[in-house]
Parts: sequence; structure tokens; C-alpha cells
Amino acid sequence: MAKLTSLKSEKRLLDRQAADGIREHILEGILPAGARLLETQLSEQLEVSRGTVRSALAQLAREGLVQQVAFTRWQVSETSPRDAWELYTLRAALEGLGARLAAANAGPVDAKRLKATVVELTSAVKDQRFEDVTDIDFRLHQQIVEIAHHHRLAEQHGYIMQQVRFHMVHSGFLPKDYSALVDEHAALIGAVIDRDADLAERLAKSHNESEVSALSAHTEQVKTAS
Amino acid sequence: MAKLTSLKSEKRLLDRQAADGIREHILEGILPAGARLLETQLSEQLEVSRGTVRSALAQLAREGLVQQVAFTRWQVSETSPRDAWELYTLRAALEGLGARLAAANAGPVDAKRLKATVVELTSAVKDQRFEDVTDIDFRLHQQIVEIAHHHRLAEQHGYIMQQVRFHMVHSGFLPKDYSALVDEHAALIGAVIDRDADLAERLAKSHNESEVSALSAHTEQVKTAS
DNA sequence: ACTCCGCTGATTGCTGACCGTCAATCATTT
DNA sequence: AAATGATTGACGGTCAGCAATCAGCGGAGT
Repeated sequence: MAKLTSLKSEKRLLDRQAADGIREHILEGILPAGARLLETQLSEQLEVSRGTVRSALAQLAREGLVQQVAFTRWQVSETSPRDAWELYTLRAALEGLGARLAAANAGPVDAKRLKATVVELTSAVKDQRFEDVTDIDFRLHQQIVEIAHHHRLAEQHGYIMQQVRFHMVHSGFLPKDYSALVDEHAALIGAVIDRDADLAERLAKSHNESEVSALSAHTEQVKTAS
Repeated sequence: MAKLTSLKSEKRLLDRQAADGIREHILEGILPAGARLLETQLSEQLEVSRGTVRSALAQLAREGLVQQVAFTRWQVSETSPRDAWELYTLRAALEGLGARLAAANAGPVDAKRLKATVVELTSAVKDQRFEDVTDIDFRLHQQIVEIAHHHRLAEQHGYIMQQVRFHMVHSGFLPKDYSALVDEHAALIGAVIDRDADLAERLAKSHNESEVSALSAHTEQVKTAS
């Protein structure tokens, strides 16, 4: 008998679907930071009721993409350098734990998957497909966290990464030194595969630190340019 | 003229108030793990509409205290040893970061506050007021995180601590070695006040590890006893 | 006895209309 | 010009009701 995929997984609740739609727009940058969101307008566009939109917005607020000003308005979150600092410090802590755990229980299948993704990353950098690079980068970190088998960690990490993506889109930040980026990832994955938990944790943290310093340099540059 | 306190600070949105009420019951242990929650019943008891109850339950679900089974039921979350492990590992990572940051920017005012709380803790242990001990313990860790001045960290830490409390209530877990508990906290606070970030981070993590080992010993004991 | 099937009741998911409340803006008054 | 009052636009919450879904039960067939 052929393996059947669960039909149930396809069926998402309507408010989740609405949240997906809005989230998509925010992460694509179509809805800029600080943009006002009107419940009635969204309910018309998405063809759902106002209550459903409210539920979706509440979900997005919890994810940090949207802010609620009571009795007045919903708006897309603003991003400040302070937010970037929060995101990267928190991300470092979470990925440090994730890398440690992943190294502790990485099997041969996991190792193969990780290696394949590193190859993808390397070739994308080589071919200068820079949009793909960030996607693969995100996927690689997500894979590490998955291997940690830690449900709450995965959830929190997902939310943080969403906000990181959001911040990257709105600040126009792109990594500069791609060869260093590949090297860092390769080293991290190597530590995970070698099941060296201490090293994996250290590398995950230092990787984030190098990103945050590059980012702060970038915002500094933008500031002086204006 | 007498000083008037702001009325506004009292005014919480109705769905938040409803969530507070339900959360209280869950954390007090009045609603046991796995207990079913009926929307209509809650709306009658809380004297709010069903929509408001739904909003409150959705919040609690995001906090991890309640689970939603689509089209079927709401129920208080079940807790497993796996959950405990997740909570304590994640808590260790978050508090490690918190302690590091707190040590980096602890001022004399912060130091005074922390010392006062440690004194409270010490005397509560001495007087064997064990319910107070856990409360003060939670407050102490919360204070450290506050000093870190990291909004997202504080939020996540709050949610995790809520779940820790929930798990403690439902597993009947109490710390065993109170003198060691006081010593560990005193050492941690000392490191923060001395602004020794590395030491503070290490102590915060090891403190959590000692708790999780005590906890697993406890659940093991319960298992063999049954 | 066992399995499968469909029915039924119960509960959640979602909608639309409705009203009160609040914040912001504008007009009025002094 | 500043304080006061009125208007407006949007959110917060309620209600009645229908649709979608699921758990459980009992009957038909094997």
C-alpha cells in the first residue's frame, strides 16, 4: 500500500490561513514597517469575517510581526537597532542550545542531510545566487534545530528567525563576506556531525556574533550616509 | 489634593482578564492537567461572551498552558518528563543569557534589590516557609532577567517560568536540598553584582542543571513508587 | 464475537449585524 | 491661543445562528 499523506494536515483553520496570508505580505516587504492594518479592510481582502482577522492579528502579534495599540490600531512592527541586538543575542542563545543538542544526537541520516545543504550553500555562493544563499542559510539553521528534537526550542527559534528575516528585508542588510560565511557554516556542521557538543555550541554562538557585528556596521554605515 | 492613581492601569482588556482568571485556576492546580474546558461553560462562569472566552483560550494556548484539539475540545495541557526536560534546558539557555547581560549592566540600585531578595530567600528557608521559598526563588530569577533589559528575553522567560510553575504544581515537585539552593543563588547573585559575566552565565546554567537532575530523580522515584 | 457503517448529539469554527467605548481630529467658545 | 465640546473612524465585545467536525452509540453484516 502506498504511503498516504494525511489529508488533515492540509486543512488549516481559517484564522491560521488568514495569518499566513498577512505574514507573507509582511515578510515580503509589501507591507512596510509601521504600516497600519485595518480590520475591516483586511476582512474584505481576505474574504473572512472581522473576528477571524482579529484572531489572525493576535497570532501575528504574538510572533512579533505586528503590534496592537488598544482601542486604536494594529500596525506592522517597527524595527530598531535595539530590536536587531535583541534578535541576534537571543538567536545565539537558542542556536547554541540547538547546536549542542543536535551534536548530541545527530545520526548518519542527519549528517547526510546537513552535508547536502552545505553543498547547496557552497554552490549558491559560487554562482552568486545571493537570494538563494539567504534561503539556504535559514534552512540550514532550521535543520540543526530540528535535529535537536526540542519542540519548544524549535517553535521559539522559528519565531525569532521570522523576525530576523523581517528585519533583514526592512534594513536591506545582506551578508558581506560570503566566503567567511561558508567557512563558518561548514565548521559548525562539521562539529555537529562529529558530535562535538561543546565546539558546536561555541561555533553557533560565534557565528551569530560575527553576524551581529556585521549588521551593526551596516546600520552605522546607513546612518552616516543619510 | 490627594494623589489620584491612574484608573487606566486597572483597565485590562476583557479577554486578557478572562485569560488571567483561567490561568490562575490552572496554575493553582484547581484545573488538573488534561481537564476539558467548555467554551459555553466558561463564558457562563466568567460572565463574558463565547468569543471573548475563545480569545482568552487562544492566548493560553500560545502560552502553552492549554491545548486546542480542532473542532473537538480545549484542554489543560498534559505534562510529561519530556516537557520538563524541554523547559529546564530552554530555561538554562535563557537564564544563561540573562545572567550574562545582567552582570554586564548591573548598577548599585540593582545590586541592592538583588541582595534584599537573597536575604528574603535565606530567611524564608531558615523559617521553613517553603511556599514562600518557591515564590521568592521565581522572583529572584525574574529580577535578574529584568536587569538584562532585553524585552524579548523577558517575555520568553516569563512564559517558560509559567510552564515551570505549572509543571511543579502538577508533579508535586519541591526542591530537596534547601541549603544548597540558597548557596547557589547567593553565588549567582554575587557574580552578577561583581559584574563577572562569564561566571554568572556558568552559574545560571549549572543551577538549572542541578534542578533538572533533582527533578528527574523525583519523577523516577514517583514512577517506582507506583 | 467482531468489524464496519451510518446516525445523532454535542462542541467548536465562523459569520454578520449590532452597540458601546475609545482616540484623534476638528469646530466652538472664551 | 487655550480649553472645551462634538464628530468621526476604528476597535472591543456581544449575540444569534449556521456550518463543520468529531466522539460515541447502536445496528447490519460477516
